[in-house]
Formats: sequence, structure tokens, C-alpha cells
Amino acid sequence: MKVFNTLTRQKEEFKPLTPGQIKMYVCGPTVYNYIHIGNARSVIAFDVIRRYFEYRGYQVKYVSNFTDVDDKMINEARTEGTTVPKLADKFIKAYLEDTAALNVEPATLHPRATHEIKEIIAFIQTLLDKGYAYVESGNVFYRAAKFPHYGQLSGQNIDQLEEGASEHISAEEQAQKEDPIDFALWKTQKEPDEIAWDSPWGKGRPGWHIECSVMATKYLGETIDIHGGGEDLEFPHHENEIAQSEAKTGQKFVDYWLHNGFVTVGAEAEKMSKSLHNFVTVREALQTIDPQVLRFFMASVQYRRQLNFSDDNLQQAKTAVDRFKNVLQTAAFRLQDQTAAKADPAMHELLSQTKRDFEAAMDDDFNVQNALTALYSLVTSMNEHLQKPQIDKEFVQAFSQQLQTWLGIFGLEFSTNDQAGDAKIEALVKERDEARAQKDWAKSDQLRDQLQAMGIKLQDTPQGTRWTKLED
RNA sequence: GGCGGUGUAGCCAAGUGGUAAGGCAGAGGUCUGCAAAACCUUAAUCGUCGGUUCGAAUCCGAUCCCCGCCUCCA
Repeated sequence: MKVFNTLTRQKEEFKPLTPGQIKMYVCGPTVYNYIHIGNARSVIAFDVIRRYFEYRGYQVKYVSNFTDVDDKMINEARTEGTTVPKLADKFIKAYLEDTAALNVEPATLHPRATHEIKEIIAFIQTLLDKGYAYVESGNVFYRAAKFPHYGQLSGQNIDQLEEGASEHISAEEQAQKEDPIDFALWKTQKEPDEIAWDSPWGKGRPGWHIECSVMATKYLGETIDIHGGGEDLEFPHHENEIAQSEAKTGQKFVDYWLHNGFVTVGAEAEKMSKSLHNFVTVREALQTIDPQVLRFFMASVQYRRQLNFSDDNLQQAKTAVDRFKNVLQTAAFRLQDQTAAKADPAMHELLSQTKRDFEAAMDDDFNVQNALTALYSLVTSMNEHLQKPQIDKEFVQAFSQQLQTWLGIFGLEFSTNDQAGDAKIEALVKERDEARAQKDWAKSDQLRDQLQAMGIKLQDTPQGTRWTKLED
């Protein structure tokens, strides 16, 4: 398998530290709000990657954190008249609900920054002892220039960074630093009612970057296989994580850095973000969009590519989802009929070929577009086969299982037994069949309308009438 | 200003030297009592200019557009 490593800017053969096992850390959300489509894209991108590794037989230990204390948490808690921990609880719960609705596999572990304060303090102390950090007015800063590879991940040149210093940091804080590129490991308490913990440097709270270094190394080890996140985290967040972790352990922190592309909106294809006020929360989106469609929409584009959130693209995703659902339902329907089966070796070979194509595509840095192309091709052949009077039942069975396994990697799961007995519906369908047999089209159409009103869609086939429940 | 990404048919998109996959939409057709679903057919010389080569979307140079990051951000 090959994965694109941000650290080297090229695709590299993937080799885990321990054969058969993968240690993977993905930066989670700051829980001060409901997650939006852009956040979900990242979660889903790495969910697909994780599921493919698992499909490939790896045992994946997947850690994703919750950032449950920072400036935004503190401000939002004040605005809402609540406390930071209560705010965090509320939005962690919402996060788990929203991602479950999108069929995201829960992480092996979901650690919270505020539950790791002791470890964070110890970690910072080590950096101080080693001379990589310094205390100033109750704050602790990381001495970035002391770390030899600072800027490597993002390709940033330290001298250029100084010139481009942005205005997101207060003048007061900048003035306290030895160097503008230094960043906070520990922030002193500003207001008496502000959430804070005791530390050797006074009351305060952790800086943003330190928590990920602490949790990743604590739960996965000093060196981990994969670290993921949105590409906006490359700098400074991940750059700082490397600086902190490697300064402390003296070991390489991460072998493969993976970053997902953004969700964009509108004709301008602007990044969806909270600061631009152009975001849609997952909750809002699910009011009008089928969860499977939203899920597939985000899973069906390669993780590094930008994804434009538009009605047109969602419609395309819906068409694809319906197509997969339809072929599986048709297969299930044909497996029920008693028509004599007929072996078809060519179809078995087709399934093997699809497997090779699918895996070759996914092995190439999760090229889901090519993987899906293999599946579309298989589905077309399958639809053709399913129209024949005699089908290869063993193959249809194998096809059905295999396709569902593959779709499962993208997070699609269908129930194909909509046909399960509903006596009332069965009776109406049968009544209509009888009307059709007598060419009583008026009655037949009236019954179809009646079933339609009940949310039942009919399809007349040579093997009999097939019905499915319409989506709501 | 620095760093990075991107530009392929109306839309999504594959493709890193050998003469443009696939999907959606559109058009036509087959099947069907009608419908649904399905199947078949059908479109682009690859941002622009120049170069290398027998041959380039693919390599080199220049140039333009768009997007992102440069300590809030998935």
C-alpha cells in the first residue's frame, strides 16, 4: 500500500511499526459548537482510511481527542451562561450523535484534554528541564528556534514566518515571547472565574498543541504510524506537535502524516469555516439530506481533494447510492425466486477482477474514485445478469456479500430485506397482480396509487411484482 | 511577501511520454399495458504561450485564473 506523506510530499510504501497493527491518531474537534460539514469531512475521510486498513486485515488502534478547554470554549461558556465542562459534555454528546448518524465507527479511544492535565504538566516540565521551554509571567512558551527541524512538515522557513506573523495572537502575548514563532504550552489564568488548574507555574490551562502530543504519546507510544487531520492543521498545530514530542522523547513522533482537503462552498469554492460564516452543521444538513447520501457524498471523493458542498454534487451522490441499493435489492429479490439456477463461471471471474481493481485503487493512497469505477462496472454487469431468466445463485449470493463489504468501507449499509412480510401490503400487491392478470388496468393503477400513498414503490418484473419501501 | 494546492466535456472526475477511464445531467433507443428499474448508443485534444521529443494532458520554461496556510480553523 502507498500513502501520501505530507512530511515528504510524496507517496510512500506504508509499513507499520508492528506488522499487522496500526497506531493512528486523528485530531478531533474543539467542542464548543455542533460540528459542521467540513468537520465531518475530516472525520469521514479518516473513517474510510481506517475501515480500509481493517478490511486489509490490520488491527487499528484509533485515537481521536476532544479539545475541551481553550479560549473559544471559555468565551462560549460565558455567552451561554454555563461552565466549560458542561459545555464540553453537551457538545461531545452531540458529536457522538452526529457522527453515529453518519455511520462513523467510534474511535478506540476518545480522550479529553482536561482529563490529562497531570500528564500535560509533566510533559511541559520535561520540556523546561531540557531547555526547550521557558516561563514568562505564569505562561510557558516553547522555544521553537531551538528545535532543529521546525518548519519541516509545512515547508515553512522560520525567517519568513517572522515577517508574516498574523494578528491572531494578542500583542501582550507576543511581547512576552522571546521570539514571535514561539508558542504557548501553558497559559496563565486571566480572570479569577476562568477555568484553571494548579501547576508549578501558577494557575492556568494547557495551550492548544500540547494536548495532542501528550495524548498521542500516552495512548499510542512515542512513535506512531499515522497522524491525521485537516490540512489547515499542518501549520502550526502539527508542526508544533512534532517539535514538542520529538524534543521530549528524542524519537521520531510520526511516520506518516495524512491531511484531508477542505469542504468548499459556492461558486467561489471557498473553504467552509466558522469564521467565514458559510458553514452548515451536520444537524441542519440531515434535516433535508438522507444520512447515507451525505455520508457517501463525503466518502466518495479522495481524502486529499477538495469537496464542493453543492446540491448538484449531493444529487449525484444520491443517484449513486440509489444505484447500489437497487442492485442489492434486485439481487435479494432474484435469490428468492425458484427459477432454476445456472452456473456462470464468467461472472465469478468478473468478481475476482473487480476485487483486484478495487484493492489496487485503494492501495494507491485510497483512490476511491478508481475503486468506485470498478464497482460501477461490476454493478452494470450484475444488473445485466439479474435480468436473465436463469441466474447463477451462488454467484449472486457472493456478489451481494462482497459488494456490501466494499460499500461498508465507505460507510454505506443497506438493509435488503424490505420485502419482509407485511400482510396488508402483500395482500394489496396480490390483488393488483390479479387485476393485471385480467388486464384491469384501471384497478391495477388505482391499487398502485394506493400503495404509493402508503410509501410503497412497485416494480413489475418477469419474476413477479417487487415492492420496496420508499425513503421518507 | 513566503509556502502549498489546483485548472481535463454542462457538472463530478481518472489518467505522469504513445495517441483522452468512469459517473451525473442531456439526447436517442430497447424492454414495459402504463410506470419503475435496467440495458444499449451518443459528447472533450486536456487554462494560455513557447520548448524538448518520432510522439505530451502527461517532461521543461514562461504566463494567467482560482483555492488554502503563514500561530482561531477539520
